[in-house]
Amino acid sequence: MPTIAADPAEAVPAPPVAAFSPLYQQIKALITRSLQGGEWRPGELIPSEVELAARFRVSQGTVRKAIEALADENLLVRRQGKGTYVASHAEPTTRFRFLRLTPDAGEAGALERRFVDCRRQRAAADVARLLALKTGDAVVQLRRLLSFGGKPVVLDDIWLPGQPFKGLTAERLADHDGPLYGLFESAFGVRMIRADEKLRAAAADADSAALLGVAVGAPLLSVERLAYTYGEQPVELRRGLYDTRAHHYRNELS
Amino acid sequence: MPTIAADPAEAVPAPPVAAFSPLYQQIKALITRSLQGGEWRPGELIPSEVELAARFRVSQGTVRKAIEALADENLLVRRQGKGTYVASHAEPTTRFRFLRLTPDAGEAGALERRFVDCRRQRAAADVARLLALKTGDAVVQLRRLLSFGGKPVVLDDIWLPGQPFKGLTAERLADHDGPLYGLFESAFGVRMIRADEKLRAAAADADSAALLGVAVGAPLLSVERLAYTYGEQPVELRRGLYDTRAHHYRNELS
DNA sequence: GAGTGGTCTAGACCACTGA
DNA sequence: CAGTGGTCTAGACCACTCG
Repeated sequence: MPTIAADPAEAVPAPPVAAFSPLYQQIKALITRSLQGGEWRPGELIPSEVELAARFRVSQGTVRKAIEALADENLLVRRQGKGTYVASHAEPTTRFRFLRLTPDAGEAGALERRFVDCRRQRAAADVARLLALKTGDAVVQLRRLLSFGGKPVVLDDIWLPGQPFKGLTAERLADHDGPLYGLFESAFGVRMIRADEKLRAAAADADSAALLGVAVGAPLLSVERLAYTYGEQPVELRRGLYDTRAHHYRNELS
Repeated sequence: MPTIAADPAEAVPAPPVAAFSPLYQQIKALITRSLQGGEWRPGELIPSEVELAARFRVSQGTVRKAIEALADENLLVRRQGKGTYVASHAEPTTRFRFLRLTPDAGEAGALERRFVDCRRQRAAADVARLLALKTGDAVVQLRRLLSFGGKPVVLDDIWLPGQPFKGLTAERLADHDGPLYGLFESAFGVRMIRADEKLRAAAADADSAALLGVAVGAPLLSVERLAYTYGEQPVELRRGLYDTRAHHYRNELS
């Protein structure tokens, strides 16, 4: 049993059993909190290294290491001579970070997004579990067709938690141009940080076959994505069917 | 027109148009060369930071930055208190770095590798192009079946350039235990650094269906992998068919 | 030219490993 | 305990951007 010191001033400090955390990781956590709290918004410039060093009372090198870690995780973007920016899904450079489908040959034709459906409903058990909700909680479901150069290639079913995406409607989607994640961050303050995907081969059912213009039973690439925002919180479930006759899913192993 | 100095000693030094290369990147290149040349072999300990700093006449911090970059690329592994090791595909921790197939539920059953075929032949045009060879050059072709818990799940066709893999035979493969890339690095001095994969959905043909125990026409995940060694040199082409009825290909987007 | 991030150094101290 | 990598600091200088 631990001894209790009579005088609080003499209390034995808690031994650092496994509680060692480097300064730069603490700074990293503080910066992340400011990002999450909206102190600096996507696309904006954050304070310079020297300013942050003064603010946190640490050396510039420590701030630098924290920022470098966040840049590695694609939360920040550093630009020499200019400053450090909050990453945004609206930027042209980051736009295809999450879309891994590429034409087998040549340039990608113009990308077109068509929303087939948008409805609010109650979460089924599997959807709720993945989104860390309770069965029956409100969710928004979207169905979307992605076309390259006029040809439909991807059919996505998307589920979003009802709460942060309260005002999401078909009009809102139709008005918006550009990547969905850009809309999510600008209109709903939800920033997608990372995602896990599970890929399988599947046979097209009648519905998917009609929308994608393939034969019933044709092989399709099935992609289930769970996307996370800050703090490993899941905020989007996506089930996609890809027509891979003229496109492929590219991946780099390292 | 540039002026030519009469005295060579007075020659104007070439302006650093775009030729700036940080010291730590030069050190990184030197370390890479030693790795490539076999000065330190996979699994071995490389010299300490202070030793390398003395050897290259730079500060420890510069060496550290070079090593950190190489560790990020999975060429080196740092272990506090012990030292820095050359990464190896034989290590249990790195063994599944390139195999992204995971069972949908539960633990992966025992992995079993069975080689169906191993032959030397002349490269077809497409294989030659991908491996940076000439059509008709010698290649080794392997056909391999991967089973989890006794059930066949992956059928791989593998092409290797004839040159570095001269002594590769069916016996050699049968004798070896563990990942193929472990054999490649220990027996042939070829270390796989990274790989590009292209994923598609395909229908099983008679051959594949029989080997994988699925129906003809069943959807399979098709994975074409091109693996590279040092200097972005392609050294393996792999065409795999995955049965994804009880397994999936996992990927993380970030 | 002023301000930004990028590189390089030198030195101190900390955490971890193994003899 | 000595040796390793890991953290933190302070300061100098370089490369890039923009007004």
